[in-house]
Amino acid sequence: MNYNHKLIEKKWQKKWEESKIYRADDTSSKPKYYALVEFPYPSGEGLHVGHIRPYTGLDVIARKRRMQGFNVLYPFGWDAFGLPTENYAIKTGIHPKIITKKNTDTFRRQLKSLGFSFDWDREVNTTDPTYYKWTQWIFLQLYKKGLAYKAKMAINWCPKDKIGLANEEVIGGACERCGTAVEKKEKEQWMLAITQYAQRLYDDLDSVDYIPAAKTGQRNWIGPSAGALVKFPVVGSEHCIEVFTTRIDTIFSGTYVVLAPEHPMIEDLKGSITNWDEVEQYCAEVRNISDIERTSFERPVSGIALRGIHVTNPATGEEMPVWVADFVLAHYGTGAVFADAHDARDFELAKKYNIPLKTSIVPDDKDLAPQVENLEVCFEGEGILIHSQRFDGMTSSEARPKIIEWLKEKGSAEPHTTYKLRDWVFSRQRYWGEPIPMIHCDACGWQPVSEDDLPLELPEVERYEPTDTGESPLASMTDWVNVSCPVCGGSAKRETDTMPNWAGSSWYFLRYVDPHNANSLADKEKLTHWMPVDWYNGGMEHTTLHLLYSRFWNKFLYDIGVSPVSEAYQKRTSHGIVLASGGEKMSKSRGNVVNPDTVVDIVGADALRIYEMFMGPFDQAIPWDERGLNGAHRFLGKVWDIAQKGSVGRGENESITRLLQKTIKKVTEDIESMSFNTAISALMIFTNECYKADIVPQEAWNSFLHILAPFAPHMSEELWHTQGHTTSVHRETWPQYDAARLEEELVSIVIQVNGKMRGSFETSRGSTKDANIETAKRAGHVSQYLEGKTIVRVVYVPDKLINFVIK
RNA sequence: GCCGAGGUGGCGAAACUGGCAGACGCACUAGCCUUAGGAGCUAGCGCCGCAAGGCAUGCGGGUUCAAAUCCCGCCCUCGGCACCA
Repeated sequence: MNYNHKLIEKKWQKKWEESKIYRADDTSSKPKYYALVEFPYPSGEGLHVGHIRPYTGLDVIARKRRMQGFNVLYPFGWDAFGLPTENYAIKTGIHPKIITKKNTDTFRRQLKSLGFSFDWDREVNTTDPTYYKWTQWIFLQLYKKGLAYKAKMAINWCPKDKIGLANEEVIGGACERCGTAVEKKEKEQWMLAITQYAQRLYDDLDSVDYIPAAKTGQRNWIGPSAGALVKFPVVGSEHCIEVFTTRIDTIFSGTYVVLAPEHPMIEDLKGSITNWDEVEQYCAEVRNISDIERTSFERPVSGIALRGIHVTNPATGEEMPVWVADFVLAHYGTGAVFADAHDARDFELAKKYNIPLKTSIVPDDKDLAPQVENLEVCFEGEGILIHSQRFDGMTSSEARPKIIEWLKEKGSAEPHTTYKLRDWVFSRQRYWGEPIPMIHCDACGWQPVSEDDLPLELPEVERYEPTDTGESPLASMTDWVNVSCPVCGGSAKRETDTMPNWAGSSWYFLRYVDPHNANSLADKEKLTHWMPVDWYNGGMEHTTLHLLYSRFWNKFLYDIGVSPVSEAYQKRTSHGIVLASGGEKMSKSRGNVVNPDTVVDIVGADALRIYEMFMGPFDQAIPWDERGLNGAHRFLGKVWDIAQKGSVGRGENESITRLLQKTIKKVTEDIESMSFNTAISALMIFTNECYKADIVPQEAWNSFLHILAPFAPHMSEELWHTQGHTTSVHRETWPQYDAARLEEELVSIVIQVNGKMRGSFETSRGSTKDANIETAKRAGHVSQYLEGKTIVRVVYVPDKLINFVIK
């Protein structure tokens, strides 16, 4: 093989770039196709071989679509705000802008050396003020529609470093930097009311084509549960404790109410609580435990009574005590539950503290029912109602709507759906993010920055650390912070928190459509032309947050007439990550990251692309194997050698032509299901046959170069031109296969005896059953197995299999 | 803990609606060849066995003429869990 990948790959990359053959055309009359990969965070380590897998996968699809006659948009950009750059800036004092520029330059150079068919004219960068102008603009629209609001939320706080920490920076409950135990600190934060879109985000999943894991991921994350809100009046007070329940059928056994330690009612009732000191201490202790720990079943339940407080059960009219317990979460439902013998934790808590219990549901199981009634076991399932007045004898599901209706008439309950999904905490006390364009005036409250003043640019600061008070470094920029109120003109202050990294990535797919537009986020006509994204591929780790956030923003933009579609992504797939050779994660700290530059240098971009696609199923995590690259390299070498041998174009070859049909079919279909590994396997089989053959028909070879082109764009382009062509192979039409030529005339029939394979024979397709059974009985060793036995039954599958069942 | 994905040779894997387990590739072995190269060619390659044959798809049951594939129970690995991106 004398294929000089260095020379040839560079040559074509230059030609493709000059002729802009991968440019997406906004005005084309061809059908459009929008293929999207998740834009990367340009980390300081540069591109690694794991990035390349998804980009190559969708590059193959984008290239195939172009050959199938589509006008393809396959863009790229940078999600460049974020913690690592900021932390690096804190350490070195170098401005994040400079670090980002350096990192994106490296990434871009590396990506270009791999021959991806991105339209580089549409590159976007979330940290570019001309980009984040629109991120801020979207925030203002959300604010105007009442979907952005301030609320007190707990942040992780390191009391020694005096800074707020991301969850990632908290290792085992301690600060990553200094090891000090992390505390929770209440802070006013901007929130986005994604829960208002919960039902639509849930329902509209029916209209899109996502891999099942992504759909269930989203559904579970949104987590709707239908139930009722029930009011429990506090005895001797105006207050009512509102409880959310999905099990209203158990209301008659409710014997106490449990509040989350954060529940505001506790403070409201302070005056009537006789054991306040104990209560306060318990609540304080719980606040520093994570939700996961609090709700863990392995953890013993704990709680404390609010002495002096009673509420009335609206169904029974009985008075009930009120407790506080850590397993009740403030942000789920109403932060309060009514407790009974039909919930394991309620049951456990009651047993532990001798709170009275009652049953109202018995299982349809004669042995179990008495144990449940005697409170020996906790029964959480559905069953038959008892001790429930007029609802006795009904099943749980029958009773639920009837009880809600009955309580509703009394003004004590109403149907309600609640969600696991919580509103989105949108503030970060950090420098390297989009400034939140809001101004606070003591007289007028929060006021939005005028849209004419966008972008509100990040000012230069000297230090990038958050301040001692936990505010972002912007807080020390008094010139920037102190402004006049846009309403009254009085003195006011800017919001100094910035947006989370998720902001910029929640709408970038819209900006690619019209990346240089200075007057709007993107031109409506262009958006209508390109949206929705036809195929979006990304990591499974983004299934819940990024995917949901961006769907939410798009839906909101749809509602205000900006986005033309209510669902951003028509199809969503996922890739598996590339692991290091040992099977562990690739990471800088482990020192096992493979840099694609070395690989491209030694075997070339095409071989790397082929290997990445061949290494295993696209959606599965695969360990990197240096030696596997040799196989890809060798395969391409063989392709090259065939072209040099002189066998191409020397005449006809029926078996090669027939194999080509099979190969085209396999590759065409496998690309669609992202079975790139088996597509390449088919290309290898075809190559091996051509290598052995004395004659490879010209037409077959041309078609082969076409279906190889998406995987190995450089070599196929070079070989295409060696055949005398002057236009790009990537502008050729994707070959069709001839279905009539696929079916082989001869079929191999498998002979089984009692289900075990004992032989086989060849016969013509569609041959008759009786003759085949006779042939099978005599074939090879089969007769031995049948000798002296009785054939009880013969299973016959035409053109495939004969199974003799013997005794 | 909850949710999701997965478990097949020495390794990565393949196997369409249940129908020849291991395609394709890596590694390895033997031989050949050579402008000694991250070369190439030919053959072999699940395990046990000289063979006949037997055993094999995480483990234990089941359904079926036939199970990697369907059903029940269990074990293990990986990903996510809301301020990493």
